[in-house]
Amino acid sequence: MADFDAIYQVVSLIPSGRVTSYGAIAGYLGSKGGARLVGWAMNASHGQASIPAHRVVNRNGVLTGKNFFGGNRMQELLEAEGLTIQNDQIQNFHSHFWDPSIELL
DNA sequence: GTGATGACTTGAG
DNA sequence: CCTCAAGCCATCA
Repeated sequence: MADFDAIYQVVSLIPSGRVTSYGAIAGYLGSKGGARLVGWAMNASHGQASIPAHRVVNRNGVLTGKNFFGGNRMQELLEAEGLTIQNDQIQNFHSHFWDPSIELL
């Protein structure tokens, strides 16, 4: 569970209007070779309001877990952050991408 | 302990 | 960017 805590920290450090990918977090932590674990952590943090899981998407910039958020909740949150979502996918995703291993340093 | 599942990633075509 | 296939790790049955 300690791994999940590290993921929670990184996700909670994501600035507003920014998004990151599971692989970026997994790569930053490096300890676990699986981006799936990040997704698992998100699933565990599902009830944590302090965890902006809506800012975490897959490498394609697609809101993979929007279904888990309960409808368009995730998209609405991201749009509220100033992002543009279309077809469950973040537009200009690369510009909004936030890499912990680079931005967090 | 084994097998199956999952909010994923990467490489090749 | 799309599709197919293989890999990785933790959790659950």
